[in-house]
Amino acid sequence: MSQHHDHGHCIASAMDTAKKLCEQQGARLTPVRRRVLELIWQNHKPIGAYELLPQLAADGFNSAPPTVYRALDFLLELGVVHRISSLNAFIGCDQPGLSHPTGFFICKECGNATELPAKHLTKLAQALEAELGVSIESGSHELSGLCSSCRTAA
Amino acid sequence: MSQHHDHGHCIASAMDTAKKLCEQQGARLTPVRRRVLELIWQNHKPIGAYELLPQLAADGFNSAPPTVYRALDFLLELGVVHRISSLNAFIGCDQPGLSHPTGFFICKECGNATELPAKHLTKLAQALEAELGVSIESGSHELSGLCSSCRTAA
DNA sequence: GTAGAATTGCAATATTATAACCTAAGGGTA
DNA sequence: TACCCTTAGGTTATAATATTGCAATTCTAC
Repeated sequence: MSQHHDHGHCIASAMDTAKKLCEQQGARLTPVRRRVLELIWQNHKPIGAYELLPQLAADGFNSAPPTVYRALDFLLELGVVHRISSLNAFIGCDQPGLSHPTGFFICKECGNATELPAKHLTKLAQALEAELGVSIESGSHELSGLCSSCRTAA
Repeated sequence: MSQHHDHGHCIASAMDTAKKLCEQQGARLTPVRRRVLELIWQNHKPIGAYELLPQLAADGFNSAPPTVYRALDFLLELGVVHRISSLNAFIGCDQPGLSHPTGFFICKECGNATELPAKHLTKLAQALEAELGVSIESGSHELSGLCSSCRTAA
């Protein structure tokens, strides 16, 4: 994503997708779940569970670890959020609802994360399955370096 | 790696490489660092830092978290160990000394981890750099599924 | 042998995540 | 409406993973 985009659109789109997925699956997008998803989408940087707690508290929500972890688990399950395990952090998913291999590029300068195009990840998985004789069921790819903006700035 | 290989060779080879790298770099493979590396190589499964502590204690080493984390940091820096962040665990590196992108396939059945061939990872990185306009400096790829042995067993 | 750097010992604490148990809220059905 | 059942949330405690800070020791180069 670029530095200067209509981020309101990102949030609205994410909330809309989550709502639709919930309707399809008979799941409930409760206030605390909705708010956690909004907070995760406040920018394109991964955010830690414990960073969400005070923000939830400020909104009058209960703010104990299980509350935020339960909301995160729900959103992960729904596929609208991913976990970046190298950072112990969470980020909104660009293309939720599609079952696809996931990965992110995280700029070490600005901290923004970009979801990796699924087609490359799928291709890698196929090549590895052929070469190693394994069957891949899930995976996470976490890359870091400089994004194009930070590269030109440097 | 196969189920029945000469694992003594894996260990010996890993220790030998670590020793050589240390000599090259003027670093010291102290007893606790050596022992941690041996313990990591006791099999091909990722192992947690806190699992190493009692084993170090049994050998008469100091056994407090900083001891093992310092040894792990040293070995990570040296490139002979990798961290599997999705498991909060550590594993020995097959091809240490070469600076290359790293990734592992971990069998969800037997727990064994196989290092992914660098060439595929390099190719992916190049494709992503071209497509996203980023420069990738490091990355980790953590895949899971069934290894070939467990697939045929099932 | 001494100074400076690297390593280790040790105690405390930070950070991330989960368990267990109970209460409340939604949703269907007689 | 009254009832039942399932899901969600509140609360407390604790588990699991990792780091900080400082003192003591060991190593190495001079």
